[in-house]
Amino acid sequence: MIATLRALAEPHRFQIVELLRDGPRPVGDMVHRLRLRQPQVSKHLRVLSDAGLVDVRVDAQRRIYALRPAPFQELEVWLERYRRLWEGNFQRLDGLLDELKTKEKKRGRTKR
Amino acid sequence: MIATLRALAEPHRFQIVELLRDGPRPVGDMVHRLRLRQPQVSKHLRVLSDAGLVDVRVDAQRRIYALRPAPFQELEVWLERYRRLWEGNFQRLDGLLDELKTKEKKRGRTKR
DNA sequence: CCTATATATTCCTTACCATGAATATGTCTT
DNA sequence: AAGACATATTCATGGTAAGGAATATATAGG
Repeated sequence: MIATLRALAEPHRFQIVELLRDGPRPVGDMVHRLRLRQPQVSKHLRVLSDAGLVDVRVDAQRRIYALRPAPFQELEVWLERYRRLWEGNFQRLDGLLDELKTKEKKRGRTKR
Repeated sequence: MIATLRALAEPHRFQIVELLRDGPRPVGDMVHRLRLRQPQVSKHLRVLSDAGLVDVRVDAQRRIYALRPAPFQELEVWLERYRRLWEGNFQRLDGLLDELKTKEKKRGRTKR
């Protein structure tokens, strides 16, 4: 999860991922679509690959990169646990409970 | 989006966010739950706040931090566009099309 | 008002990482 | 086999950001 986030958090890598969302592409294609230098693109792809975000398929001299679904699925699963933040006022309620308990403890400690 | 990802990509901040998922908490609470030093927690909270991930509510000497739903919603919306990666073989098909078109162009250029 | 408590900020140092330039590797074409 | 093309890797460098220690700020409570 952290690895996925780290990889995505870099603007150029994010752009690369966005490009790949529309389908697999060879490196050169990304190079001139993104106006980056080839070595940097290769290096970013390396990072993305190490993070498991992309897959390579060799096609003669070219390498065709494609997104791997898994990390995105994991991200979505993780995010689901945060849905209740905006579905219902769960958090607010929990916060009140938390606050009350703290005050309780304090009252106990200081023998008020 | 990038700002959100950057903020989440740091392990300690990620932990803080995970903690806050269960509801708002004062700084001190996180300090000893995460076994971090208070200044570092405050600094991470500053980053999270600047990124719009958290909100503060002042309660006497304490600051109660809570997650803001918006960035998480945005993340989810962004992620939705990647669903087709694992729903159906869209990507594979697109990739083939892309590859074919490139070969076509090449054949055209070299007059073979 | 004075002290304790809770949190924020500053300053310094260190480690990491993105970039650029140069070069290496590998594959196609003739 | 040689040159052209596509991609990867290495090395050096600058910037950024996380951590530690010390200190500042603000509030409660006697």
